[in-house]
Amino acid sequence: MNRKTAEPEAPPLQALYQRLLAEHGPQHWWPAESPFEMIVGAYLTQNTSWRNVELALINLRASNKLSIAGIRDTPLSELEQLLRPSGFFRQKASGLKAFVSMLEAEHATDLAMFLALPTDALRNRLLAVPGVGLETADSILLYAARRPIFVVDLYTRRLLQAESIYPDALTVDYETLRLRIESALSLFYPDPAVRTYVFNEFHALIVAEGKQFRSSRIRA
DNA sequence: CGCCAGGCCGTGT
DNA sequence: ACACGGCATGGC
Repeated sequence: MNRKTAEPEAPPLQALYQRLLAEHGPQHWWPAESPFEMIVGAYLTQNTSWRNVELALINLRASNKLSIAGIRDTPLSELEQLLRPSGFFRQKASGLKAFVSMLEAEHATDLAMFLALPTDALRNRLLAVPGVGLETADSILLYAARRPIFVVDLYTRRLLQAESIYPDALTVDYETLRLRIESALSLFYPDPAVRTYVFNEFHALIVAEGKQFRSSRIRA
């Protein structure tokens, strides 16, 4: 009993986080100028490269439509054309309009008030909006509403599988994996505010690592 | 040229 | 509950 009892080894997840942080540095996500832009980005990046998302965001900005009123007042067919570069533009255009309609119906377009709802209620409202699934909802919860919710994406699954941290990471359902990660990290980061910060950086770092891994494989 | 990107949803078993 | 196919553009 004379070794390491007072200072346990860093658990695998925390060790991975530290390693990614050392390798890539702080990411300071989300790359958006406002909560609403963040939400639009979350919709547009569904199964889509960020480069293509930026092309659509540029279109919205150029026509002064990257706002609640802008999305609401633009005819669907016109919005679709602006979103075209981001792919799946019909689903994304109607999804964004549905989100804005929900805001208007329930909160008089007051996004800050919507984002101030209790976490569980907010998550359920988000999931009820067409085009918002588990990952998009959790991205909004973490990056726009600043809640300690861990975002699970395909990069997360591949990395946790490759690192042998969760060998079934590619196949377990979303909620199981999310709750596993959250409870494991909660032990090391009991303060919710700290946890929100760590989840924020961790997800961004995982994406950075995933992109780098992909481009290095293509060159090889 | 083919593959895939920070998923979601409707349908069929 | 889970598997599968469709949705769409742009870069490598």
